[in-house]
Amino acid sequence: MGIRNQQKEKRREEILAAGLNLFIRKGYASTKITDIAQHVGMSTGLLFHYFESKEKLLEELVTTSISNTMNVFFTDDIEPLQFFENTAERIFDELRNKTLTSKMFVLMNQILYNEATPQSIKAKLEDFDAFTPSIKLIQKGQSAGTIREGNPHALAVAFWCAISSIASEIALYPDTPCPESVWIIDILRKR
Amino acid sequence: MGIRNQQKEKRREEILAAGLNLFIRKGYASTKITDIAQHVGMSTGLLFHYFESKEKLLEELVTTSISNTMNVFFTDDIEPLQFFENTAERIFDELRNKTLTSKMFVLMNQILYNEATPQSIKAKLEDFDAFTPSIKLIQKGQSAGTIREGNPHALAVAFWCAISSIASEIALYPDTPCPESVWIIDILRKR
DNA sequence: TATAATATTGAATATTAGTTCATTGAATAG
DNA sequence: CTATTCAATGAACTAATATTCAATATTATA
Repeated sequence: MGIRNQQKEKRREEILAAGLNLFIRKGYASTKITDIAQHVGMSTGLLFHYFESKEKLLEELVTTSISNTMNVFFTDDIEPLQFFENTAERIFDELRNKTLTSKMFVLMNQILYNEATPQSIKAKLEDFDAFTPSIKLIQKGQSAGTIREGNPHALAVAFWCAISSIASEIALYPDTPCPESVWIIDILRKR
Repeated sequence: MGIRNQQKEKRREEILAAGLNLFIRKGYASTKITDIAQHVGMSTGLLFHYFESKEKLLEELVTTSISNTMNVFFTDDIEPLQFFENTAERIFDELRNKTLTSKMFVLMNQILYNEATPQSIKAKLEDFDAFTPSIKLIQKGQSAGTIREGNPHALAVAFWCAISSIASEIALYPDTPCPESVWIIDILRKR
């Protein structure tokens, strides 16, 4: 790759970063392409030299960036409650270290919870559905006696809603003190 | 009040209801005034006979409707953990009964977490700040030994993020099974 | 019924913001 | 050194959408 392509790649990442920051703070619809260009320090027109549209920019954030940061691995060979402990701890670690992950949570939630975002983009997030596999794991943990009784779907909702909303809070207000993962795990843990 | 004023009031409420539903599903910015009018079954122009602007419509949702639904009472004369139990249970009750409350949670969060919403509107929500009084209560509960140790601010964040994100989930997907309030209380409860 | 007030419409207007493009300047390859 | 390609600009274009308004229909009241 020539020096020019490196430059181009770097510039693209700057745009992606600025876009992500504005999207999560103002929402996709309220973020002006002019805003993004200004934050990167380029003219509006130039932005279209790098991304063919505002929507494509969002799409790349979703496809590339989310796949890089949002890998929650579901495996069969681990005790269910232990899995949720590990997952929560790993996510909270990233929140404390202020990696991209927390910002990605905000973006994901914005997309998933907004009917206005094009179906094509939502579809890209299907791979990251945490509910379905969580429900099965919760049932397993209930049988094993480590996870409390109750509707497994509702338990999954409680757990993941808590996790993702805390992630959003930290992403948007980095000074907020980060809760401990063990507190959240107690939503699931059987006494 | 004459029959015409009653009609007018009723019409306004229809618009408010349609606006609320669309705002929480598509977000304020992506909701077109035409959409709202169409949902109510009136022409676009007529909507401006009832509300002088899209922003004023939002403002009224915030001022009038939220004050009617979002009353969390903080009092000194109750055991802290008990207060959180009561509050959570009351909120979850309303979620199960699908009152307006859950929708208001979504709207409040959208406003509070979105830099693009005008300061004038955000200011209207200051009265509903739950964090500040919660932190004090949590400290009290920690002294009394009913609430677990840890940063009180972080505990308040964990509790309220969980509550409000679950409320959002239920509001947007009414078929989602509602978690139990006792699960969420275990975020705070000392073992 | 007549008159005034209000409700309603839909087309016209204004504004905002996404996108295009002709042009200029800089870098690179031959 | 020169030609070609790419980076960059900002003004022009366009589409979308909030808002206005003149005209019309409906309703209330005297």
